Amino acid sequence: MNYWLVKTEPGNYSIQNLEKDGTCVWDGVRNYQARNFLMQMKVGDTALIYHSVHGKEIVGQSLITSEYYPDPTDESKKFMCVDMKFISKFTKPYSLDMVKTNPKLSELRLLKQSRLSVMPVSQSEYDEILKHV
DNA sequence: GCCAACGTTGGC
DNA sequence: GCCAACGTTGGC
Repeated sequence: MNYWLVKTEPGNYSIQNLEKDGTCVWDGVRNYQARNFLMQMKVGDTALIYHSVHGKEIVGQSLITSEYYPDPTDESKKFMCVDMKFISKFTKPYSLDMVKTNPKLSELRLLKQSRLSVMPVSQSEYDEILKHV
């Protein structure tokens, strides 16, 4: 069981969209490091959903429901996607500012690699975030 | 294989 | 809207 954080621009696809859809294909990743993390995802893992640009907060979580497979939106056939299912939308989103000021979250890759869109999160970090949402 | 040029992301 | 950071592309 592993924990992840995935980023999305809510103008493109938001937690509200995922809540309404129930499930989605997490496609569109076009970065090798992010792809490599996607390829490590297993069915049953959970992912925090982060709204970048407009929001800058962790807004909910999803359940990974498939292993990786070729991203149908990628004509080069180099990139992968996974399926995921809505779990919850947080009543109190966990903001980027809260991440920055919480010493327990100082190692989150979100802070160090601001452009990485799929990243692993440790269980203790995941639990720390869930305590406050 | 290096690296300059370029494009994109995302915080501010 | 700006721009720093960073990933990718392509000429050499």
